[in-house]
Amino acid sequence: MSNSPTIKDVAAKANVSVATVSRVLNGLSGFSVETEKKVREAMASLGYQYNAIARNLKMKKTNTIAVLIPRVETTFYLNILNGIEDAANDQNYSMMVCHVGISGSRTREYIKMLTERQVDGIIGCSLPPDEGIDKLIAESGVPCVLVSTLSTRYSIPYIRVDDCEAAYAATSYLIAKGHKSIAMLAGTKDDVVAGKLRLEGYQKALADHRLPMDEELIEYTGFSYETGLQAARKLLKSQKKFTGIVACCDEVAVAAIMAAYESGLSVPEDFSIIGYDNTRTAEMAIPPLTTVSQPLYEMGKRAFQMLTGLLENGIRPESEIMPFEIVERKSVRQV
Amino acid sequence: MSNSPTIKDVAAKANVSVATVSRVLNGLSGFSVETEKKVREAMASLGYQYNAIARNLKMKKTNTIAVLIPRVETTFYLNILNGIEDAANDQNYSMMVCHVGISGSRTREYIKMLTERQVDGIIGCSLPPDEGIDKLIAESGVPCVLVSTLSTRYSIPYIRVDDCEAAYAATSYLIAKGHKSIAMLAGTKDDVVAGKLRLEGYQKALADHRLPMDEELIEYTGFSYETGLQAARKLLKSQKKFTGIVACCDEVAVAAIMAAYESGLSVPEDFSIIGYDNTRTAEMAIPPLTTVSQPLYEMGKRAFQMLTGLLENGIRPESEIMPFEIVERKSVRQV
DNA sequence: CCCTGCAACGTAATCGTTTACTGTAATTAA
DNA sequence: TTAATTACAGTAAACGATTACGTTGCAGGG
Repeated sequence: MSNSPTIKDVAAKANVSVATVSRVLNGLSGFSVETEKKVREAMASLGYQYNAIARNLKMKKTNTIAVLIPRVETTFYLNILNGIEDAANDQNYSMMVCHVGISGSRTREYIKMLTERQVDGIIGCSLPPDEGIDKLIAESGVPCVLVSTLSTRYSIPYIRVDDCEAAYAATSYLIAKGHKSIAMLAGTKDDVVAGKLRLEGYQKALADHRLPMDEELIEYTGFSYETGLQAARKLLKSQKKFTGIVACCDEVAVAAIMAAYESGLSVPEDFSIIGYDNTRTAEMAIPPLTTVSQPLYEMGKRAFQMLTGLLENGIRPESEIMPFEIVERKSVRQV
Repeated sequence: MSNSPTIKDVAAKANVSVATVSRVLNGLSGFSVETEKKVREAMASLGYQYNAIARNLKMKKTNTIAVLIPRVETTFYLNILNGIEDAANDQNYSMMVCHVGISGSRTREYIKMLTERQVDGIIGCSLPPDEGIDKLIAESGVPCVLVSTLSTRYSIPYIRVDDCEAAYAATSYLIAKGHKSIAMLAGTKDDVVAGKLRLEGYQKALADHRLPMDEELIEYTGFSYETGLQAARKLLKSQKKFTGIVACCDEVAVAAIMAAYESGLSVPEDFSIIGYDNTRTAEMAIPPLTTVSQPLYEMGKRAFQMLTGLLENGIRPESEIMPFEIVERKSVRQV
């Protein structure tokens, strides 16, 4: 099997130099129409395939970015990925998806691999807080922007919604619907944004509306369906009274609905619940889930733009706070 | 900002040749322990970073594969991706995820980009049948294996379950539960495997059990929740009587449950339903969905192994049929 | 008629690796 | 003692592009 032809072969066949071939290939100036025709014919007749690796080496640029996500099981990242990919495609970038694991365990080796492969930039999605992933990224020197999270120690630009405010709004929504005893399925204590901030918003809303706060109505669930289900079962088995639940994410909210189903309760008749994220999971739940909507697709798109702004124009991106909204469906009732 | 150091710099600092540096870098033989120490110290003190692009160029191998998926919105691909990624990681491959669109519209440009970027291989997941994507792949010459689909015109190796048999089993399961009038939410007519074969399985099961087949109980739904919902509503609004539904995938099954919910019906009291795929969607549905389970994670893993077997040892992979099983949950009742 | 300027190319260095050849000294076998 | 082998290491040519710089020829101005 013969090797695939290079610009050298094309040049030979067309009786021009490699420089000229390169020039027509890249749409530069410096050749006549006849020359272009010759070159294009030579390319066609040889079945020439462009080799981007050689270009990458010479140009020290790969037009590739990596997206780091902790989990692939959840639909949460899909919209973000979608947004990133659409934007990347527009600008001729490729996207590598790196599943770094919920504990960030694979991150170290991934970052190493990515720097070796000379990716131009990294987008980190809601990275787990524990392992100092931000440190690894910062030290690698690869340009990065964060989505739906932030770094407390390093000034990596981020894009996210104000989680505290959003959780405040979600809680206030329940209160406005007449709920006075509201539980929270909180994520994890150590997750700075999705855990801590959302919990704070919940607590602040209760305080501002002069509702009592009961520590036993707060259950730490993680952000997955499985862990959420455990916690929700526990909450329901405790004899605590409540009429509303604020969940840290849609999956956990659905887990709570499932726990209700298991014990013969139903939503919103027996209790109301509001989710967070507005993923497809929320839409497909029964009953359809009222939830806080994050503009995930837009956030992904914007993150990519911030990154390329940095890469190609050297603009140090400003972090951005995106708007959220509450989408009303069927999981909350007026009491 | 100084350029990052290369093996040349390392060689200079350690007073050896680049060949030697390369040798210690790759763990080959041909150097003494003292030399190795010198080299490693030089690398450390310079903060040397390996450049994989240069290697890729020289070796004509990128250790990168691309995974083509039609949609990113669904959870169906997540398990497959997970399997592929785990296997890839083990063997030091990177994975690029390419969202080619449900109509395969972006495939042409993607294939071009991928060949330019010299990916070593492609894994195609349940590619849409219409656009001759298999043709594009075959013509590109990039080694490929297919997951959960097949190519009728080109002999691209595939790995999938026997969709006809699985749909037959699903339908038979309903029949065994006493259902005599069974509808099907079929995918699309032109999808060779997930559409046509599953429909055939359904029809064959009815025939073998001497149940009448009613064309009006077959509704073509596509494979998404949204299109499934439309079709399910239509089926429920028609005055056709049935007690069971075979769905072409979990998302469509959940859509049917939603349609039931909308019209005040409930599952499995008013009708039973069995899904297909056993994605997380099935597990999280209310009621939890009885469904045909495909070993998606394993299939992804296996697909990668087949691909590398081809790439690294030149073994032309044999297509494989994977086993399925029916996982019983709560969406089917005995009549 | 000479000089300038520009369009249209070609030459060759370069990007950072790998590795086929060599070369040398030390070790081993005979 | 000598020839053969081995361990250790260096030289330089690839890999397939890009591009700075140089060259040529010709049009037009003076």
